[in-house]
Formats: sequence, structure tokens, C-alpha cells
Amino acid sequence: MLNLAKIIVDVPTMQTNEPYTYQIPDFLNEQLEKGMRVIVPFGNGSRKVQGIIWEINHDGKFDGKLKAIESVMDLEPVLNDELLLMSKWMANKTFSFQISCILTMLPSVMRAKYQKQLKLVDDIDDENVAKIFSKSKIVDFNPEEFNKDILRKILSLKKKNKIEIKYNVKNKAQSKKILGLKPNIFDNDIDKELSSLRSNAIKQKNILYYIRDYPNKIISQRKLCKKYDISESAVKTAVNKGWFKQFQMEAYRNPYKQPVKRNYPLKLNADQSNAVIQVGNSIDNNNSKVFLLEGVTGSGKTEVYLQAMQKALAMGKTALMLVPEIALTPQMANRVKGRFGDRVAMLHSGLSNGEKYDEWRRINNGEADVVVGARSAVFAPLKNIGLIIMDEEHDTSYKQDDTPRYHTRDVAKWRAKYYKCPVILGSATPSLESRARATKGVYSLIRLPHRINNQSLPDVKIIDMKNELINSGDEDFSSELLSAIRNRISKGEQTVLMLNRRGYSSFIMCRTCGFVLKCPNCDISLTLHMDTKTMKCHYCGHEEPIPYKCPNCHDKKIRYYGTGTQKVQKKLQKLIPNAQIIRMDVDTTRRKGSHERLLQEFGQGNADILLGTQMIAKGLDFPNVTLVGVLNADTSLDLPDFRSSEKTFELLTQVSGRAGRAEKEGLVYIQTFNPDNYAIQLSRQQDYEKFYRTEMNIRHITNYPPYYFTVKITASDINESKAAAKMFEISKILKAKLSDQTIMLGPSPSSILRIKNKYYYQIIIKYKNEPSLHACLEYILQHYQKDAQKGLYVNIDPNPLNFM
DNA sequence: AGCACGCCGACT
DNA sequence: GTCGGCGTGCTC
Repeated sequence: MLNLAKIIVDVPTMQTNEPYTYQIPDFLNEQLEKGMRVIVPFGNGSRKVQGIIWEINHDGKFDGKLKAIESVMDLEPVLNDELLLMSKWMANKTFSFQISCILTMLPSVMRAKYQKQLKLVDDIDDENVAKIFSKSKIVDFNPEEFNKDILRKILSLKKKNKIEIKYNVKNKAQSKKILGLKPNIFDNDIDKELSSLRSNAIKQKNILYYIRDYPNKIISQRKLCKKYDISESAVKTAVNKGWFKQFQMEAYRNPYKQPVKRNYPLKLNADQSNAVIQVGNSIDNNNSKVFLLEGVTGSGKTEVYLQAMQKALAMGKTALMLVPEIALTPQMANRVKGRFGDRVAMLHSGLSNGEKYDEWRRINNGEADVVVGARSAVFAPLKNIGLIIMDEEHDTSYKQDDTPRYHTRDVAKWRAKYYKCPVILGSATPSLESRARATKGVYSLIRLPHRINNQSLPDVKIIDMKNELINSGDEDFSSELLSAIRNRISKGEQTVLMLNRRGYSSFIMCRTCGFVLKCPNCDISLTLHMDTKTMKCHYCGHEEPIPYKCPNCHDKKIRYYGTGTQKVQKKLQKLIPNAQIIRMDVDTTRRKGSHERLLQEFGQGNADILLGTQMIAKGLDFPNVTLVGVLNADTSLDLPDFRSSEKTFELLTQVSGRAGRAEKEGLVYIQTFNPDNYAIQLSRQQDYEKFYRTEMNIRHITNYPPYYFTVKITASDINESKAAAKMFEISKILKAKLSDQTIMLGPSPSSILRIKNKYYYQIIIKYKNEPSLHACLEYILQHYQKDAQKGLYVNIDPNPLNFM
């Protein structure tokens, strides 16, 4: 009879991907609960790692030697039963380690920091090693900082017990502490103090009045000062006199910089109220249905979300709303915040790690029952969820592109099943996968085919740039678009211009010999960055100066190729000198909050034109925008990706939806070299249903999703032939097991062969029904352990976003 | 991951 | 002989 705990340790390997049993020491027996983080010894020596309690067993047996849990990191569990259970499912589904899943579910500050230290125990004769301890007997130890020789010496000294290696597990999760005040003087004593004060000691009197009014209230020092106009030194005097007890109290950081205006439910049209009723019924009946809400841009999907959430809250349940990347849609965030106020917690990339932790704690403590956030918010520790919403469900940012490669939609559906609540997947252009499921009856389709207030859809004109190039010689701006922009400026209306950068880079090419400057580590061309005056690699971050002559043929005719936002901005400014242009791309929005600031400036009418990349296509709602121009619609058509038409259609439909959202009518120009392409033609009418049918036909003929499921298997190694050999080995195993209806592509080198000096080879499997595939892939993973230690990595991506 | 153990060739 | 390289296996 022992007190035992099963722990998932933070050692992400296949061999340790199961709970390890530890003894619970008596001093922790009362404290420990399932879902808490602990520190446990692991392996030989004094190594310690973080772990999560998976199970507690008070009369357990275990044969074999046991180690004891060393300490606990939490006062409350950080994972509830639901999330613990989900981590297991997720690990299985995404072919990753359970500990990796657990750690992605938690705010990043809860990931322990491991730090090694060297401790000098005895005198040592080696000068070079002794130097390390010149300042102190205990020093931080990062093996990378030392050469092999010294490391060897350190190791041998350790064996002789002259040096100890200490392992520290540090908890980074730290709450913000502020000074708190607790009244420490009562009734008669207050009057006594009051009478002994000098008559001009007004501040001291006010403090005593305050204490008399709120004798038991704890207040932060800052709040007291601000509210009663008292200086810090006055408070200090009061503390010295013993009126207050001063102490450190926990506080939440406040991530909301500006106050949000309150808003109220709007009147719904027939389609919208039908949607709210259907979802509401499902909430009432504890029915975990998935609704696909297909609504044209401007059809009022957001109001449906808000009122459906209202229903869930009215039943005492919580609501989770997911958006692509909240920093991209501050307007949406403010709308939810304005409707539900302090009950809302926000989780997005714009917050600091500390702010994210605080928002997470507010949710975990039940202080927030509405959560709005991007991908990782799907793991928000809400209990009793009544509704999950996924806005823009087709958006690719919902899929994490490194391990664990989960799709937010799958996690959302899992949680909905657990809580028996509905999911709304909303979009103007649903993913083909989701739309096809609606056709099959797996999801319930709700359509919002009309814009609210019966606004007409914007008039979309397609401009053939082949003709334009012949006539005016300009490949960026057609004369029609230019005159439309000038016309808006003269009327005081605004224009949004989008430069489609997907699959497009401004690289440098020699016009004499055709040389293209590439990254020395990755097989990819370097991108020109005018702000830093350097060439950068977008994969590994390599940076070098802009060449002024060709490194290959030494000719000076080396120029940039392709169009960057900066170049377009310069050109446009020349063409229309009086235009006020705001440029929005990765470079101008890198700093925290700059995205919101630029949008706000544009919204206040401080500029005529908003010029940007795809980031301007989503969710913006500016009533004064009456013209939208897409400068190059087709760059994303040319990508070697079976989803390129779908992506192009989505992008054009979304950006067109930015025009004419109020009374004024909208006009959209789409410039393209492929004016007859169906994705471009159909986006003109915003005819999603027709696009869906056309594209499904093509997918059917070409054997692509949603007609097939896909899996991508990748092997990477510094040595190209090793990666290739591994993939051929895997393909042999697969060929033997898979049915003949399954299609296997490869093994082939990935389209970007080399990233960060590693070579990539891949296999794509396309299958319809392959019940043994999952087990087979697990088997492959089990058998690559030895390779992983040598730097040969095998990766499995179920339902990959692309085949590159 | 991080460490020890054990087998092998190269060397004072 | 033995030092240091590297492949292999184990961690409750």
C-alpha cells in the first residue's frame, strides 16, 4: 500500500511517451492532485524534469524501484480531467508525444526552464577549469559555450567528485505583484488619531476617513492613491503610523489599452434569426451538432455569433469563439468585448507571455466565461462549454504547422462532443472539406445568402493586364483603376489596395546571366528588404547586404524582380502625388500594437489609400471604403498546390467584401493576367456554391481532398542520401500494407529541398479507406527512434495543408 | 533529451 | 595497455 502518482514526464521521445510511476512523499500527500505540475528526478545522476500528474493512486502497488516526487509547482491543477483526456487523444491523432500536446495546451510560461549549474566541491589543479569558478563556487553551465577539451575535463572532474552538476527546473509562471494595503486601525483608535492630527494634514485625514468607511477592504496602493488623490509618501506615512498593513498582492496585467464602447444586440433578419434559433435549440438540448454557417460577406455572421453566445451564457454555460489571428481583426475583438464586457478573456499573439498567463488564469478561475482567441485559444480552460464558434473556418492559420500538427477544428469538435454542445463553423467561403461534409449531412448547413439591410454586393470588374501591359506598359496599375482612385480621393472616399504576395517574393536576379541570389543554408531565394537594406531568408533568417554587381558574371545589371509593397507605394505616390497612403505589411506591423494603430488611423480618415498584403483582406469594416483594388490576383494561382484556386477564390471574395459596407455602393477592380480563370470569374459574383461545384469536379477528377484523405511523411537529415534512403525504406513498408486503391506519391525531394542546412524527402499518401494505416504509421514512428538520435527525423502530418 | 555502458581502432 | 570515438539502450 503506497501513495503513488502516474506522471507524464517532459522528455519528448517515443520511449518515454507513457506515464511513469512515482512515490508521493508524505509531505505532499495532502497537496497533490491530478493535473498539477511537479518536479521529479529522472534518469541517472541528479537530473530533474517537469511532469504532469496523470493519475493518483492511494493504495497502489509497483514492482521495481520507485523514486519520489521532489516538489509541486502548482497550488491548483493546471489541467482538468477534460484537457488531460484530450491530450491523450491529440497525441494519438497527430502522431506526437503526449507531453508535447500538454505543453501546447498551457500558456508558454508554464513550460519549465531547465538550467544546469556547475558546483565546485574540491580544489582542482587544471587552470582552465579553475578559471570558470573564478567568480563563484556555483556557476551557470551551458555546454555549448565550451570546447570539447574543457567539456571532457569537466566530465572527468565530475567523476572524481570534484565538481557537481546541479539541475534546476525553473517555473517561469510568475504573477505580477503589486503593493496592497489592509486597514490595521479600528473604531475608537481612528477617532483618536484624527483628533491628534494637525489641522492642515488633509491627506492624512482623508486616509482615516477612507479606513473608517471601508474597515475590512483590501485595496492596492496604486488604486488608493489614484482614487483619493493621495501621494505615495502620504500613504507611506500612514503605513509607518501603523494604519495600514502593507503586503504584496497578486494582480492581473491589463492588456486592454483603450476603453471599449458598449454595444447591444441588433435586430436580426429572417435568415439570421433562423440561424440563432437552430443553434439555440442545440444548446438547449445538449446536442453536439456541427453547424456550417455559410454567409456572404456582410451578411451579419458576427451578430449571429454574439446572440448565440448570449443564449449559452443565459443558460449558465460558457462560450468559446475562435478567430484566425485576433490581432488581424481588432474590430471583431472589440465587438465581443463591447457586448459582454469583463466576462471576456482574449488570447492572441499580441499579448506578452505574462498577459497571456493572466488571461488564462482568469479563465481557469472562472472569472471569464467568454473566450475569444486565435488557434491556441481552443485549449482555453473553460468548464461547462455551451457553444464553440470558429469564424473564417477555412483559414489556414487554424492548422499548426509544427508538432503537434493539430487542426483547431478537430479539437473544437472533440471538446463540443465532451460537453455535448454545438459548434458553429462560419465562413463566406467554407473549406471544401467542410462544405462537402454538409452535403453528406455530417454537418448542418445554414446559409445567409443576403447582405444585411439588403445591401447590394459590390460591382466587381476584372481587368486584363495583358492588354494593359501592351497599351500602357504598366504592369502594376491599370489606367481604369488609377482614375477610379483619383475619383475617390476627390470625393473624400477611401480605397483599399491589396497586393497579393502569396507565392511572390521580391528577389534579386541578374538580367545578364539569370543568376538569382539564394540562401546559403536553404534552397530558396533571398527576399529584398529595403528598410534594413539587406537580403533576408524567410526560412532561416540569414541576412546579407544587397549586391551591387552579380556575384556570378560580375555584371552590374542585377535588379530586383517582382513587386514589393514598398516599391508599389513609391510608384503609386509618384502617379498620384496628393494621395495619403498607409502601407500595411509584415514590415510596418512588426511592432506590438502597430497593426491596430494603422487601422485606426485609416478608420479616422487620415489617409486615402490603405495599401497592404493579404492581412488587409480579413474582417475590416470601414464604411467610407467604396473602392477595392486587387493589383495582382493571379500570383497565388501559379503555386504548385492543389488548393491554389480555392485560396485565390477565398482571398478575392474576402477582399471584395471590404467595399461598400454602408450606404455607399462599392466597386472592386481585380487586375489579372488570367481573366478567364474560373476562380477569378466566380469571385466576381461571390458565387461560392458554384465555385464549390466546379472545384469539387476538379478534385474528383484529380483525386484530391475532400475525395481523398491525405498524409504527408517527411524525413530530414543533414545528409541528403540518408533522408532519401529513409523515405524509400518507409515507402517499402507502406507499399506492403496499403490497399491498391490508395495512391502514394514519392518518395521525392520536398519542393524546398534544403531548409536550415537539412535535406527533406517526403511521401504523400492519398487514401479513401485504410483502417490499418494509423497503426502502420505508429509502427514506423516506433522504429525510427534510433535514427532520431543521429539527427534523422521522421515526421507525420495528417491532412497536410500543402504538399510542398 | 541526457547519460552510461560497451565495443572498437589509434596512440603515448 | 588505455584514451576517446561512436553505437545502443534506459530512464518510474
